[in-house]
Amino acid sequence: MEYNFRAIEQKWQQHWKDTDAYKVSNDSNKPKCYVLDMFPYPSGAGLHVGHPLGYIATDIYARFKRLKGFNVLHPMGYDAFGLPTEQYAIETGQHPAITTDKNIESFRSQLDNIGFCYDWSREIRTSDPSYYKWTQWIFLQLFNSWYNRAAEKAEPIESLIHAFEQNGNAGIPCPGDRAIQFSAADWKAMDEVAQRNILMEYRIAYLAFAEVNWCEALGTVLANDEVINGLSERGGYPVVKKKMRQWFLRITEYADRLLTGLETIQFSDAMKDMQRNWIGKSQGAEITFKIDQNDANIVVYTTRPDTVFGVDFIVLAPEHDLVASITTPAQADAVAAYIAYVQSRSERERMAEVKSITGVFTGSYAINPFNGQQIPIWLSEYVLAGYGTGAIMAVPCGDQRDFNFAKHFNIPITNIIGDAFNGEEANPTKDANLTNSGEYTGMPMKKAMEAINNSIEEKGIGKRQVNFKMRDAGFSRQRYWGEPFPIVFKNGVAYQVDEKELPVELPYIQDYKQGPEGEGPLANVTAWVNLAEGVKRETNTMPGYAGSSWYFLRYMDPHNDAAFCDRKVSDYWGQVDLYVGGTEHAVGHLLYSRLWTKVLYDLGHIGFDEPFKKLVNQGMIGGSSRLVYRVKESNTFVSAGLKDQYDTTELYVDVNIVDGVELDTEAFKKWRSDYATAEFILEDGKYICGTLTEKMSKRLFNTVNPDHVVEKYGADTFRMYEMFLGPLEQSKPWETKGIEGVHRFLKKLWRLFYDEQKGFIVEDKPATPEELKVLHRSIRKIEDDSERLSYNTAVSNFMMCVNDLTDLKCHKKEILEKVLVLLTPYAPHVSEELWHQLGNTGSILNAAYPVFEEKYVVETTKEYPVSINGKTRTTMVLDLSLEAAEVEKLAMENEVVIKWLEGKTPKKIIFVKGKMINIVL
RNA sequence: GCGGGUGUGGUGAAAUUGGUAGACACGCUAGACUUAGGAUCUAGUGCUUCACGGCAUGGGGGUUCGAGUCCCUCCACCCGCACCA
Repeated sequence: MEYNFRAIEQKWQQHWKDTDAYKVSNDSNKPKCYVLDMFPYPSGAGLHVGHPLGYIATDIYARFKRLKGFNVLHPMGYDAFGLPTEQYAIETGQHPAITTDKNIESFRSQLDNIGFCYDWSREIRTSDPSYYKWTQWIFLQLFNSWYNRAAEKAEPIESLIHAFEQNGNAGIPCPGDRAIQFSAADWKAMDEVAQRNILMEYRIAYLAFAEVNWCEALGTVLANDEVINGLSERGGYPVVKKKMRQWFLRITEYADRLLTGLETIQFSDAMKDMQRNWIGKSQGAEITFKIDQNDANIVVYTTRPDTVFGVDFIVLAPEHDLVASITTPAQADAVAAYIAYVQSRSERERMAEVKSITGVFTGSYAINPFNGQQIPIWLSEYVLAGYGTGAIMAVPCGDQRDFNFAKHFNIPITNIIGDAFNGEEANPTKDANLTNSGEYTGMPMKKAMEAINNSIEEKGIGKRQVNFKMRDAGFSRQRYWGEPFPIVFKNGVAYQVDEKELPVELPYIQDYKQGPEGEGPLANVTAWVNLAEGVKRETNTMPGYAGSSWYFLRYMDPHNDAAFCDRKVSDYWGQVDLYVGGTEHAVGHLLYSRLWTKVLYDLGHIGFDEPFKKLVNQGMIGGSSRLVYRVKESNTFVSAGLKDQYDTTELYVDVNIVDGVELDTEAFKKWRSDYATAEFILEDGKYICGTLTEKMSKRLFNTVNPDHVVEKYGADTFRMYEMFLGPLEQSKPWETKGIEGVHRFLKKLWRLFYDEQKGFIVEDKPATPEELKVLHRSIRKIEDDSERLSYNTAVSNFMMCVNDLTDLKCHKKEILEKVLVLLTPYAPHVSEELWHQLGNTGSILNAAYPVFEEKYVVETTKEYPVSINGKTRTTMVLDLSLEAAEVEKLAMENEVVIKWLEGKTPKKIIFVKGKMINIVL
């Protein structure tokens, strides 16, 4: 009997489906393990071989943990809302719901081909009303809560109202606007609208005005990366900034907890750094500078208050509020011209050109509160209005950017760090002793930092201040294909929709045009929008990350109508133990889902405040392109080895009609009509293609569909080969040719059970010590590798194991049965088949993982490498019990050693028991 | 510029604690079986040398009896962030 993988795989996939083999219960005495993939966006393009890499890795882990006695949750679903589907609808008129269903269906069939152990009864789709009902519900939780800084947690908005009624907002600074201050009496005197406006400044989900990129010609709002140099990427139409009222999530209140939370979870250093970088916490101080002959003050933010005596000028962002009032008549024209220049530049340009130095003097001077010196006030685009206070104190001797600016505009530089400043470039040191710094002269900078901070606060001219780069997250999209907000506006004031009315269903539309004034398409559905006189629905929809911020919770309890997830169920499953996905979600999805988890935790809806205990980022699978060389102005193609003899043009050829590097010339002729009459100049009778490793992309004809690979080699081979390619986290190119090694391995495994002539050859005889040693070595290695996700080395070890058993002619049931259990996470179909061939009636999915026993692998001898001066010259097989003295004696008697000694006496002999021998001359 | 990562045969890679570098595969070479081979099996395969040997883990230096592994320094490539005060 041959290894007929097609029949085997079909048979067992059907069987597992019929028997609900992958159904997971929430009610179990076993320890739990939650293994999760980042769910896919079901695009129309389908999967290529790069996509399933992470899915295979988690599938192996899930199956492995199941064998090890865990109740394993391993679900899959779809991130089904999103822009491309809507774009497709605009172009084709096909409703996004229909496209989405179609795409999901084809995704599903591709996934099923590979034999994953997902519990599909838990499938979720973020676009399904029964799912987004709860996305809306959680949004209302965010809307109805505020961040209590004293308690460092979110609380229901009622606790804030209660506090306002007692003490106004004393001690509860307003995160939306620090200037807002009121007493209990003030609060009680406000009408409902005023009160709700105040509350809005505290809510975690809140409304504010923000700019969007509005493109009149396309009639749509564009994402930042769809705008290039102020023009739309598609069509090159002008794009203008338009202020619109939009929803935000107050993620900045959680900045500190998002930072400290990183220390409790296992993400890669790179990933943690990306998040830290994004959050961008900095410690510093705000310092108020008085302006000469002007009543206004400038508040600057600095991380280096210790350098305050080195301030040679102040720079305001060109958009700063004070610009108009401090510009002197003499400088008015120059300032106006500069501001016009800055406005003409797109954000992208302002960010791109780091080298050119621009700026303008306002004519006014500020007064350094520490030494009374007059300091010129400049404007420059390198200071951003949105960060800190939009004003900086420039210290040229310590900051390179300030230094360059001072040099460029001939501003004298004060040296406050003595020898540490060489006049050629700034020195941002924190370890110098201060000079030219009044009473602080001679003080180490770190000490001065404290002293000056204290002085700032004593003098009442400022305070210590922590700043974050991170901004609050925009949560509105002017689009159709997303979750509607459960919000209505009564006379312009936002109110929540009653929970009982959830979900607020997305109305069916057939025209996807943007609404008036940059609003989303929903604004056109007037019957849906206008509920009553003066009562309108919110017409924005939520962004893509809304549904994905909490989906891992819904899998636990996917059919619950009464709650997003029953607390008892989330207490059982808890955090995701292993989360695998691409690195591209580093600061989007992974930060937002951490935020949502923290809010739900604070409000008592779940019992943990980090969603993912361990995250692994799988590497990208690159494409390996194939090239053919056409002789110029002909239809003749020359093989790669001979191309230098001709004048040729390089052309991409579909990798699917190339075997390794050898082109199937007949398939090539059929590939495209232009090539039907192609002729070939061959080498050794073959047409050899050139190769190039690059991104996998349809355009480069180097995509490989997993369906085709599975068809040709089977799912088990495909799964193992993807893992065999290299470490999970590393990027590597796909090379279809290499798969044959893995396929041969499975055939070789099969031959341990079946002989071509003799048929089934498994014996019931007891295993020999050698056979047991091979088995137990494999158990040790493969169990360890599987736990560490080192699947490439595990696959190698399966190969070694089968090679060794073949050499030993081992066909013992006792051994082979255990090998199958080890193998089943990797190659589930063939393992199940052979498991039944051995006479087992139950599924191998429920087998017990073999237990490693040290006694079978104990060695009594070791082939020691013998080195002379560190270079290995020979080996000696010695009993492991031998001690240094005996080993040295034996070594000195060794022929090769004697030869290398050349009669000399060794200075020293190093013997590490069980490792090596080194003789030093 | 800052942060993170990676550099090992023709190719994908291995080496878990500083101890025989290149396991396991692909490819290639030769051979066996065969009507046939894109099946299977056997042997070989880092570079160099007739050989003894010498040289090899991006380059250079160091620590050590011994370094792919530790330290210093430089280079290349990849990823992320970027006038962030």
